[in-house]
Amino acid sequence: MRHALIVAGPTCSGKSALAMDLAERVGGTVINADSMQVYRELRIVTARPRAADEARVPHALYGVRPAAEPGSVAWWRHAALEAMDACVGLPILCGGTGMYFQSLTRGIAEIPQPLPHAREEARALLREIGAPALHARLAEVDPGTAGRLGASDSQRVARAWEVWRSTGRGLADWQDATQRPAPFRFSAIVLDPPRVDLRAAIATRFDAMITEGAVAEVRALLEQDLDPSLPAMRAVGVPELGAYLRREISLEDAAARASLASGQYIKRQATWFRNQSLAPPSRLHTIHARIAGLEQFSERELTPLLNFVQSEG
RNA sequence: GCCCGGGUAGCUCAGUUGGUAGAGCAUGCGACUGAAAAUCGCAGUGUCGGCGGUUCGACUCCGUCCCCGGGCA
Repeated sequence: MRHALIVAGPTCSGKSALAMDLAERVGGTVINADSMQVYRELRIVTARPRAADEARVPHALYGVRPAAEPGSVAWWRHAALEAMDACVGLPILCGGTGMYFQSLTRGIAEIPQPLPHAREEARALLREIGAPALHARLAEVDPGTAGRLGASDSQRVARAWEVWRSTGRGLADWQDATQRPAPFRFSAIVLDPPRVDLRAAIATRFDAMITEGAVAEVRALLEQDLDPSLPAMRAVGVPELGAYLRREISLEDAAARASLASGQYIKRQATWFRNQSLAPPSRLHTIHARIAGLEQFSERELTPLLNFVQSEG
């Protein structure tokens, strides 16, 4: 079985730099495991690797989807497996989306695509009657799934409804079917830096994004006049800079709000990676610091790290 | 200097005829199976500006001082 490396961590922890340096050092391809860096229109605001980075080391799955066409875990898993099979050298999955990694390491239920009208119905019902009422309706037809969901958990309730309406079978039922992990042996490096450090770095980086042209990037996206509920439209920075462009708030306020939103997001990421294991304990390496690149490691630290990456446990 | 208004949780504020306080946001912890940078659950916090007084009992009433707004001089 082939070996694959996961480099996971919260936003701004330095995982991209680490993954790139490792790929260069041991010979590998960096494969995106971030739900927002897949969108073509969002490069600056998602801190996606730039052209020079992609020229230095092979990258995959970055900026491959238009904002108008939302991705999903299932789509990503499929694309990631293809990239892992095709790539030269060690596949290095780098990102911050816990559920994406999980779809590889534990598998995912094989559920048919929801019918478009079922999805629309679910989301319309959410708007019209609200999550608790929709949850109550779900409980009548699919008590198994309803029992697992909080009545206020709007997104999951809507998902359960669309699956029920599309397939006539409950989501819980589908999920209970056997699921297969991806046919790889995974090792994982998890970055878990102190939260205060991350928050400071996030604020600094947002200012840098502005300097680099984030406002123009968001303006171009908004000019497409897309549905604001699309994932790309909700990436941190887009609603905030959108409000700035509409002259509702100042640029400083936009920066403050975006940094706050990122600060809340890194907490959820850290919770995921701390509690949902990506690899067996012997194949898991946690670093409690932000990473700028391999050059920051001393020889004493680097050797075991490279051994860890190159051994297949 | 005088007249108003205000000082209560990290922030914005609520606090009912006096019975030692509470919402939202923030924060912390957690969940997470096809929108996941999403969605949701749980939790804590206070010398109620200081000092004195009245009272069995004061965030609440009285006096005084301090600080912040606004107005008049």
